[in-house]
Amino acid sequence: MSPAREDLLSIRQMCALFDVTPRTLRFYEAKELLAPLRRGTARLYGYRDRARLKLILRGKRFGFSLEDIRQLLDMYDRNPGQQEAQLARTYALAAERLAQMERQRAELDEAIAELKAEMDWGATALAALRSAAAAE
Amino acid sequence: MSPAREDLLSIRQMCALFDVTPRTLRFYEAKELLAPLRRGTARLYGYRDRARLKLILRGKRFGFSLEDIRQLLDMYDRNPGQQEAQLARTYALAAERLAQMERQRAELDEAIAELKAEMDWGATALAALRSAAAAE
DNA sequence: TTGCTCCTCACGTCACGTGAGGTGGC
DNA sequence: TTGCTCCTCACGTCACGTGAGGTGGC
Repeated sequence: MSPAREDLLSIRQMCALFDVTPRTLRFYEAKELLAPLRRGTARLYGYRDRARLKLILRGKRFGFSLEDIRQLLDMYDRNPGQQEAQLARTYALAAERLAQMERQRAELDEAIAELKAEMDWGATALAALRSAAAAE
Repeated sequence: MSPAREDLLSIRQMCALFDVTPRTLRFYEAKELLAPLRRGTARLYGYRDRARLKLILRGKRFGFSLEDIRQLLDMYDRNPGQQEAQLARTYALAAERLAQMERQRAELDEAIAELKAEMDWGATALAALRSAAAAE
């Protein structure tokens, strides 16, 4: 059910396809990440918009800010030469992000272990309170 | 170097002790999570404030919102009886949070794997571009 | 008098959510 | 005419950051 390359999608269709809200698509447009066509005032999203949105959502999963994403997209967009320099720059940014994500995972792992320990403690305390109440 | 129980700390001392900014402490106060004494207009943080802040920062690591934390703190604060019911309630909230944190970790793991795969791809492409350039 | 630390507004940030109020084409 | 979908403001949210401008005690 994915649209053909030349299809133009309404905002609702885009939302269904990418699981986002209309507000999100308008927001990305205001931030100059998307630039759909217009029929009157209504937005029409083409192949290019779909490709960009796919990249935007990928970037977000990696934890890039919308501003970072905009700059990356613009870089590839504006000068179609310089493949090597662009790729190297992207790679460096990705490496930074990866390091941050791994730090974040370490923190999350610690927090999970800590919370589990607290919960074990709480379960024990709760059992003690309950058996004390039952013994009355 | 931890303060004695009866010590009263200035806002700067609190910041150093807990690694937070003055803005953060004032913000928590505005949200009714802390209630330091005043000497004139200056804030003085006592043992109770330090204990609460410790719990607040713990709660944040677990991903609770400040509003959630405020409610938990108030619950334990306002009715010193009902230990069992309070503990059970806290346990249930913790279990919910734990589940969310584990979902979050799964997403993070996936994103990390995805980004690594992209980077491998990029490294290969970059090497190809460079050897092509060298061959000219 | 000069610094230092403290204070209170109050606007800015990030990525949207959420109405309010209005238009266009079937 | 009635719905439906679309639109544009514009304020709200969350957890603070960041000046601006001013006070108090050593």
